[in-house]
Amino acid sequence: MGEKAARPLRADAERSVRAILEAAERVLSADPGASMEQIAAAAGVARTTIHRRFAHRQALIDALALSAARQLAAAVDDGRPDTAPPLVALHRITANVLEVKGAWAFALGVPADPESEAAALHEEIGRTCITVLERARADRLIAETADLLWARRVYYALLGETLHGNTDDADPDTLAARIVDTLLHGFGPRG
Amino acid sequence: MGEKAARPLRADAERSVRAILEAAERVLSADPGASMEQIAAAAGVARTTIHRRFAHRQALIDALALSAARQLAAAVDDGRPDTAPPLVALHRITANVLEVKGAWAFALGVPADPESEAAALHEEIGRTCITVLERARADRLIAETADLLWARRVYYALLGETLHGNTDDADPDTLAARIVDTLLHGFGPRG
DNA sequence: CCTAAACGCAACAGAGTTGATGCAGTTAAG
DNA sequence: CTTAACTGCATCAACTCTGTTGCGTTTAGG
Repeated sequence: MGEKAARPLRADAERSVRAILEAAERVLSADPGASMEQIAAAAGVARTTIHRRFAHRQALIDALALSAARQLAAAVDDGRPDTAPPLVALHRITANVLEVKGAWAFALGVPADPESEAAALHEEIGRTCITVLERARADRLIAETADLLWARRVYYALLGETLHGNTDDADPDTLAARIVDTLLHGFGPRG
Repeated sequence: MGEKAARPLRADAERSVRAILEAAERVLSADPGASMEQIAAAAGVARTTIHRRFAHRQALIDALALSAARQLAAAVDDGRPDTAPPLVALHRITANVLEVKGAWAFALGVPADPESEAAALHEEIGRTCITVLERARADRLIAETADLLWARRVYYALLGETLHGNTDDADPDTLAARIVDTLLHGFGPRG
């Protein structure tokens, strides 16, 4: 389910596909309504070349969303959500996700077709996130009474907000530390 | 600066303008690239009528953004940010803003021209927000060491996140309470 | 080296959007 | 009541975007 293994693309063709996807991310994140022409120009490619690989505009966007979802899933997995100590996992995952989400902001914001592989990946990532929060709660890092679904939404929002005002230190680890700290303690005085 | 007081519109014309602005919010929040035709249909008005009041598409969007910014500013002011006890002001402002932002999500998300009156309003709102946070800090509700600029961004993000998953209780006061609580304490165990 | 894949370029039709105009009918307001 | 404002409707030109096709050229890969 997903990509057809039809014929392995020639090396130069594969490079073109990558260039197109990366250009699409750049252009569409600046203007979601940008034309195929603009994307092609940014990719250093003729517009017809895009249509050769992606029949419809939507097909390009779907491919973009899928590619980004896979990278995000890999970033989460790299944080060892099931085995590392919860606080360590939380920090690593946060730093990883910040990098991926910074590079693929548009692609990850596309409303995914519920049937798509991308949607399935996002669902699994969401479940993994809850798992980490549960493990953190078991370690008394999170209150017993906390609403984990709300906690996850807040966590997502903190990630998104951190990426918007990007004139920061830009060190992913520093930013991740701030996110985790805010998530766990808020801004009240420490007791 | 802002609206021309040229001629007071006739009563029915003013109703049309309102209908157009409200329809534009509905339609554009669902699809930012929607056509004038769709907006006109949603407003129960001919497309040419829109063009009579708003020369360009951009003029309509600007007017929409300005209208929403004014309502938002009024919502903040209604919370008595300078005089009410910080916690009360924070709660009231949050509940007010939730309602306004829920009704004008698209209009408030439009990137405002730095020269525009809307941008000035948003800046002033931002300053007011910092003021409330400072007063909260003076009352020991917020840690001395807290970064208020980051706190404000988190506050904005919590507002936005609360509005996305709108299948909630929908009671603004309950939602506001959760936002303020999360902002001040996060999800860690209470001391 | 040789073939098939891949590319750029040019051109095309079809659809959709924008903004403007003229006109005839309706409605608010003095 | 009378006028001026307002509206709907039909129509127009100009533009943009999409998706497709054909052709000559370049390039990867066996």
